[in-house]
Amino acid sequence: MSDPFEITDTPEPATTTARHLEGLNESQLEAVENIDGPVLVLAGAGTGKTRVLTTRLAHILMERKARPGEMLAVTFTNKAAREMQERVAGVLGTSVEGWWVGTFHALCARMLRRNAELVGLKSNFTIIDTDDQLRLIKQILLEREMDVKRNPPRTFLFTIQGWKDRALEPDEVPPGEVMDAVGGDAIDVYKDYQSRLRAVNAADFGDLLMHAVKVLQKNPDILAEYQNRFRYIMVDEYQDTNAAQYMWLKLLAKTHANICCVGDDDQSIYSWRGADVGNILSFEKDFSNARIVRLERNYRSTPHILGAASGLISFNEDRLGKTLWTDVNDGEKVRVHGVFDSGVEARFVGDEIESRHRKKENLSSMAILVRTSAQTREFEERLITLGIPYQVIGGLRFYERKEIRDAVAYLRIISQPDDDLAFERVVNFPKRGIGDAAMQTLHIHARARGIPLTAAVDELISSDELRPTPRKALALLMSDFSRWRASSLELPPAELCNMVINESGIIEHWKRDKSIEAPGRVDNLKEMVVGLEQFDSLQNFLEHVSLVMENEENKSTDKLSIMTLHAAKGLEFDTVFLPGWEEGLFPHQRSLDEAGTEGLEEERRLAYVGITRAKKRALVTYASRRRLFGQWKPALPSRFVDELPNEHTDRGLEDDLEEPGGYSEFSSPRQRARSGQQRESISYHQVGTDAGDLKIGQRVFHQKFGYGRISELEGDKLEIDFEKAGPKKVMASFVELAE
DNA sequence: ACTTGCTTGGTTTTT
DNA sequence: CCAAGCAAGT
Repeated sequence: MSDPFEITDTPEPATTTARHLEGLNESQLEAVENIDGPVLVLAGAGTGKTRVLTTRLAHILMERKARPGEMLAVTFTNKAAREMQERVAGVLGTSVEGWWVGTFHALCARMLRRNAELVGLKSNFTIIDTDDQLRLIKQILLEREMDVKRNPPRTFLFTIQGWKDRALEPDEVPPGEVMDAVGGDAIDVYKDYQSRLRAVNAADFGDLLMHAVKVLQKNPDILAEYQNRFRYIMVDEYQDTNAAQYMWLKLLAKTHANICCVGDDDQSIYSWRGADVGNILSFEKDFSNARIVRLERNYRSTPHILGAASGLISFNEDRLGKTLWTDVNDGEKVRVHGVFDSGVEARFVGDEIESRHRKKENLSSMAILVRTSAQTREFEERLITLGIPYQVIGGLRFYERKEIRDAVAYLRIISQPDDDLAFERVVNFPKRGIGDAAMQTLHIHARARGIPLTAAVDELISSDELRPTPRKALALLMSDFSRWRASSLELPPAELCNMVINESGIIEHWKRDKSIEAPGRVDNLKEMVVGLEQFDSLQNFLEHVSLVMENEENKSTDKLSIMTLHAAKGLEFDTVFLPGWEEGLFPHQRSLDEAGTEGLEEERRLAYVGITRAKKRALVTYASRRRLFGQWKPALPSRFVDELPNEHTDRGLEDDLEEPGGYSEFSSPRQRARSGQQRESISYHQVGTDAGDLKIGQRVFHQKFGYGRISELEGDKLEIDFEKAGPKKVMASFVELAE
């Protein structure tokens, strides 16, 4: 990573004057050209927000108002950051390496590494994730002999996170809040938590922001340096910023006040995570005579989609108000369709997708957007049966997988021996006979001496406080670590990692494991080694893993996407399916219970985000009963269904929702006409299977997974290689013979 | 030290 | 209904 204070030369201006401004509409131009003074851009969905931001950045450079190192462009997600980097690089034809373009967290981390000692950390501090956070808090609760049952670590984490989102250190928490939080215990846990983090030289995500703010607040010289440096500041997805991020921005923008924030209050859907839409309103107060620019011309959707979305969102009281328009004509109305239950819904949507696909519409241009991730399952099962390739976006990310986290933990200790959390994770993985008893001894010693666990091991290894088995195992492990640490200075990170996963026994462990997912885990580890090749230092890789790493989906094959509405923000599809529009599910009951009208309005914004993802068509469905925790519950259509304006919706004929039993998918003539394929599967599952007929190689049919052959047979448990769904373990009673 | 059966509770999720 | 996390068994 190049030195952040190194200022790259300004690229030459484009030969044609203002070529980068071509094709911008009037409001976009206003947002791009007014670079001096505070600007708030209210950018509706699909109005070219990213284009404005990147063009503005390019414009500042071309006008020679600032050099690259004097600009700060902040986004919320890595995806947005990457997009901005790529597009700026594209417009200017230069690399943006080393520029201050990135996520809040990445940029704060970058600042913090330069001044870590000011907040009690070393510059090579580890960035920990939620998993580590929870384990740390749990340890603290146990140490304090608190009831982990009554008040789970999550509760404390949530409270602490809330304070960090507002950049409140333990001694800054307002007295009024101290007692409220878990009976006054939270503040003590917070104190312990912060000192434990410092002891293991680690920061959590909230710390990156909070510490960065504190460094600026408490060190006028550093603050002045940054304030002078950043002549122009740009912020994306401004509606999602939390208090700490806003403080950081305000501090940095103080001197030049050339700050441009782009956001859409109607798309604020992360308040439950500390985001504060109020920051949009505060902007005008904190930056006097701020220019407000509205981007309302939509380039994405048809008038009916915009009309439906606008009508819906107009039910929100608390908004700044924008009216999206387009000069595109016609298009399809938003379809609204009621079905009997979630199973029928899945079939209905599945059939729709299949028929669109048959008409040559790419699967990748369609998406199913659900409110809760639990809803994805029924659709997955249906798509597997239909043989439609799909991907669920936002499941486990690569680095969240167990095997990857284990390997990364090894690398963390190599890079930073004080990292107790990583040490605990790997000390007995793979199994080497170090159990609770040994760890207890280590903890006691480490705490008494105020040293990290690895240091405690060093001290105890020659004493007789440890039993022989763990003592030998620890000695071996420690010698491994010092050997790897020595290698880390010479070998490239990829080779080091390869060495570690082999010599530690991780690879062997998974090779020996007979479970279905084990081979995949070995593959993932190998993939990780390959991925490591692009890093020149272990440090850089670890930073990447904690801050930037995302799942790279193979885009090569044409796949349908299933994801939550939250995950869909910022994306667009020709066809969008919006299932589960029922009271209680969407709007979600919990939002209503916990946040009342505000909760409802946020849910409505979520619905707005959902509809505005569609370029050409949207299909809303609701079911009259849905399974909740295993039980069928009756459901009413969501109020959002009623709020969609009639002139933009096509409500079709409602199916006979009252019909009992599982056959209602054939209840309407429309459906009956197109159902050909399912009639078969209905007759199939009426047939019982005689266990005597089951043998290896037998071809069978399964309701969820389709056809496959039995590869293993154990009592009434079968392992079946499904043609579409791959190998799965299923009960014999769920399959029918097929031939 | 590791494996088995039971209780419990179960939005949204990025960094 | 189903997965995860914990207490008691070998």
